[in-house]
Amino acid sequence: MKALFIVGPTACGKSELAASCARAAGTEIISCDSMQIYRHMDIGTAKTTSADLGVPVHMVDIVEPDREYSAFEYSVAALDVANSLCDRGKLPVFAGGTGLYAHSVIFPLTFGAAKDDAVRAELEEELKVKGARAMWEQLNAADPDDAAKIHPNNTKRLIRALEILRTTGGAKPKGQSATPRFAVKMLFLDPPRDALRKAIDARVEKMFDLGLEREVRRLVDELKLDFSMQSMQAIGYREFAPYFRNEIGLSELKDQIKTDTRRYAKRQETWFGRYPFALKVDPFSTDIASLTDMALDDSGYFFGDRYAAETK
RNA sequence: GCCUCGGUAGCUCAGUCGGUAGAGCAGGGGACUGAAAAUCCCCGUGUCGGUGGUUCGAUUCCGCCCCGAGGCA
Repeated sequence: MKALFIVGPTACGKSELAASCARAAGTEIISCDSMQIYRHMDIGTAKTTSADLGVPVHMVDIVEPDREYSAFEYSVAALDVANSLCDRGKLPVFAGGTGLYAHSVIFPLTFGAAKDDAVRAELEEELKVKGARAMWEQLNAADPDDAAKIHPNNTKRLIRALEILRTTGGAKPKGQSATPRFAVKMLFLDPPRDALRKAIDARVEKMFDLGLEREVRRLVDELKLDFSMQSMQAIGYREFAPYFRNEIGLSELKDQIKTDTRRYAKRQETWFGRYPFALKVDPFSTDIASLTDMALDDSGYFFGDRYAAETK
């Protein structure tokens, strides 16, 4: 089995390229995006659906925005889709910017115990009382290897690690993730910083023109979503909280969204830059037909053993 | 015209009882295994508005000038 990945920062043209590839190869797209999975969040997530692209797009609009979703759930469902495509003799084309989601599909991760809200709440309470340092010491006593990888200030990770510890009674499983589960070809769309910045600014302006404010208002007023929810932490949504409270104006709101998007794009670049098999291309100076040819070309696939050898 | 308060990092500002200065934000780099558009880590030399003076030494004190905000005429 083999699969194609089209990754990169927001606003770099992943969807368009994926659609072009899917059309040319007669296949379907599997989205790798942690926010486009939510229904009713279309404008702010720059969602592209089957109808927009003219090819089937999977893993989009799959849950209601009041639900929490996880990378684990994603990897199971996305892999399922990929397998069924392969069974029909089609090349799975993954496209998206959520690094962990793509990673969880490529590598067989061992996520550890399922989330436990009760334990998590308990740990959060404990964190408030005892402080991060004490919580870290707790982890360090039980699993020094894991503790060494988590900064004491990173309370989110800290709580997850302790959550696994408490629910399973044992240390976090040491996952092996060096070998991809199938042959993978990854096109990393990596535009120059200043060009990407312009594209991001333009995209945000366009979102407002399309009615982003109306969309967010509806999520809050009609769907009763709270800004503390996972879905509402999305860039382009969470920034509305101070705006609705009249603490900032429209231009400040837009600037904040642009800034947050830029910082996110940087993190995405860092994430995808880790893969030695990623093929970097500048999507802004290459036409889509050439990019499509490049993507669909049979070369550039990395197999497990080869990847393992190169990362040594 | 006079008086007062400001002028310090890209932005907002702190500070130096005279020994050439530091926070937040922005920006740059990095990490990432059931929250990942989340979360976290590392990176701070800038004619301290200009110019004279006092001083061993001025961004800091004094004079003048320029710019901004307010007040009085």
